[in-house]
Amino acid sequence: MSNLQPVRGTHDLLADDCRLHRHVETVARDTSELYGFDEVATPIFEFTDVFARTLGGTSDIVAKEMYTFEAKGGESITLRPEGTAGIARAFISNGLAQHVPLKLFYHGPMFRHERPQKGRQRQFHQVGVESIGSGSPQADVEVIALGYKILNQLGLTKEVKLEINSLGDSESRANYRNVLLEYFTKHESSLSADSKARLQRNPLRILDSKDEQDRRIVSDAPALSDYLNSDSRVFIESVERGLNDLKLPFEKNPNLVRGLDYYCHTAFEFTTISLGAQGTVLAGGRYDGLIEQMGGPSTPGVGWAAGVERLAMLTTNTQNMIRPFAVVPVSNDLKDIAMQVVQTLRDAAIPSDLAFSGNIKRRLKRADKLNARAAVILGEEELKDGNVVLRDLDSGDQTTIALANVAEAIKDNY
RNA sequence: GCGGGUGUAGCUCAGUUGGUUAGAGCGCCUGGUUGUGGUUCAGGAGGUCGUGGGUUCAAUCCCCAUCACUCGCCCCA
Repeated sequence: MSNLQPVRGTHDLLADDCRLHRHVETVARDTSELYGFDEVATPIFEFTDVFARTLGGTSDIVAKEMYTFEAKGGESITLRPEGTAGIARAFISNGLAQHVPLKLFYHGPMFRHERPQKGRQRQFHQVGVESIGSGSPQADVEVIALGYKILNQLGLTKEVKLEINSLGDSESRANYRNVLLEYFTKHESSLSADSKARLQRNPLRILDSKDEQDRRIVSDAPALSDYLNSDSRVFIESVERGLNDLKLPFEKNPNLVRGLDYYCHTAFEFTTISLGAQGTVLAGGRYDGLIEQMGGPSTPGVGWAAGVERLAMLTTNTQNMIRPFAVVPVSNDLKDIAMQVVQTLRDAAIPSDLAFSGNIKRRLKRADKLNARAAVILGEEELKDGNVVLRDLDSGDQTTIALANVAEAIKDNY
């Protein structure tokens, strides 16, 4: 049981993975700032209502995937399964309607009790952005452009494609839902078992079924685009025009739907074929009704979230590790002065390291393993004259320099 | 939640048609005479063969269960 294994669906991020994750996060954060998005952080858990009321009771997330528990005070608490609901709650709690429009970036762990698979864990990490307070299609375009830029910075432009669709406003969607329900009900007997279940909960979901028989039925189904009212149509057309103006390629996918109830109008997904069934890498859409639904002032919004693990798996250009400088005392008698030398280097902001044991051979070997750029070798003879040896570990060249000038010499030469 | 695959040293894997001290490569540690790395040579540490039950004189190998990973479905980032 507690076999010193990590809990199912959780993982330790060791040095290499951690560096890669940090890289993904850093790129996402820096790029978001470039677009004027400020970083915020909301709690990792919220009252269960925050998620239950907003995500939609029909979504699997609410129905069976939330980590919900009763806190000591008796309140029902849930580990956040996604980021948008918490941000919306914070928007209301802090009276941020005063500061609209707001552009926010966030990152952090999310929790979903799903069956683990590659690219799907129970604790996973997301980066995301929310553009709150603007109902303009330009906000949608900006947010998508930002997503593109981040993927581009990560070197994934060739890896992914963008699909978009319009879910319409609530009126269009309700209309369409009825038509669709009628159509699928006529064909109910031919639908897959999964889709029969979806018929009651969320008929839109049948549109992106992978079942072949379902797909045949879907191909003749009424299209959402034919049921958009004029407002909805104008909106999605402006978004498409905006993307074209920025030369951001996309495909229209009339069957693209979103799992969470709060989405309307624009829905978009960046997907890859390299991750098997978990191909969605960055996805989002517009959620004009969300904040009002939570009890706040009617406020439009649009945003997306991206899976850090999935992005990290696609990102091959490993970050260069910083190359430290190794301080190597020739004998153990010099270990104290060696400690002082590393401290001097660190005071000068030079990344440096000192092995605590071993003869010179061992210590150089260790320096090599650290991928050190050069070694500062401390020997009795040189020290008598106040000198040390600086050895370039790539070329093997050695020079003798004054101990007092080590930091400067390193800064000048490397 | 449903169906399939896998599980032997830190890593990648071999192996035993059930038999008493379980192997390789890489990695790790130590040493090759006292001041020099990434090569080489020698030596060494490390495994309750995922875990728990069962069958058997005997199980890492057979059976059952369980856990984890993995592929597809579902869901979604």
